[in-house]
Amino acid sequence: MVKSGELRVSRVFKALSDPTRRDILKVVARKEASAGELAAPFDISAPAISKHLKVLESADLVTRIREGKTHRFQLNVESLKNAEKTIQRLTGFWNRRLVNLDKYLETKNPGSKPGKLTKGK
Amino acid sequence: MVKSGELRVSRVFKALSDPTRRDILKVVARKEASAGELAAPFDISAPAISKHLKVLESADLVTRIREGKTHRFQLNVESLKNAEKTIQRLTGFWNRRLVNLDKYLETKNPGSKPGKLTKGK
DNA sequence: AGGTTAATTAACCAAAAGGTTAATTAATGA
DNA sequence: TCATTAATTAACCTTTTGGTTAATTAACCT
Repeated sequence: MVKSGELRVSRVFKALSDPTRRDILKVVARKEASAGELAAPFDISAPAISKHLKVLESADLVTRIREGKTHRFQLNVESLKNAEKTIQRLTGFWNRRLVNLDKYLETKNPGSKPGKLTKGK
Repeated sequence: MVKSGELRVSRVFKALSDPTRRDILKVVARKEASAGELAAPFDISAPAISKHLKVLESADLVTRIREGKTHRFQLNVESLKNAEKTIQRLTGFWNRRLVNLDKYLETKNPGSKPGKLTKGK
C-alpha cells in the first residue's frame, strides 16, 4: 500500500526525530541486526524497542525480515535518500540547477521561457 | 546559547515532521515573509501559526527579524544543510569516502590502520 | 508434551503536540 | 490619548508519543 507523499514524509521525519531511533539506524546502517541485538545497548525495555522498530518500519526506514523466532532489520537507504531530497528542495539545491538549465537553454534557444518553479501539493 | 548536538538534531527533524511547518518553510524558502503573510494561506488560527513559527525558530530553521509591529521570517539554510548531513552519515555517504581515503592512505603508507567508525553518544 | 527463548501485544500512565478562543502586548496613526 | 493592527501568551482540550509491566504468541529444543 503506497502512502501518499506528505504523510510518508511526515512519518520519516518524525521517525528521525527521536534519538533512540537514530541510534538504532546508526547500528543497522553498519550491519543488519535482530531486535534483541538492537535492544541490548539501550537501557529501555524490550517492548519500547519493539515500538521504535515498528515506527521505523512504518516509515520505511528499515525492512523487517522474519527468520524463525528472530526478526532481522536492515536499513532502507532509499527512504533516507527521499528525505534528503525533500530537504534539498527546500535549500534550493534543485532550483539552482533549474536556473542553470534555463540559462543553458537560453543560449541554445534564445527567447525560450524559463522552467516554472511551481509549488507541488 | 549553543544547544548540544543530539537535542538540536531532534528539534530539527521534529520541526520538519509537520506538514504545515514544511509548507511554511516552502514559502519562506522563496522569499522572507511576515507572520501574517505566512498565516494567510492556511485555515488554522493565527496563534497556531505563531506556535509553528516558534518551533521552526527554536529549531533554527528560520530566523525572526522584528521590524516594528511585524515579524519577518527568513529561511536558515545552514540548519537544513546540517540535517542533510545527518542523513548522509546514515546512508554511508561519508563512510564510503572514508573507506576510499583509507584505501588511498594504504597505498601511500602500507600497514596503516583504517579510520575508526565509532558510534557517537 | 513441556520448558525456554525472541519478540510482540495489551493495558496503562505522564508528558508533549497541535489545535482552539480569549486576553495581552506593543507599535502606529488620527 | 485612543483605536487599530500584528502578533504573542494564557488557559484549556484532545490526541499522540514514549515509556512501563504483565500477558501472549510463536519457534525451538529435549
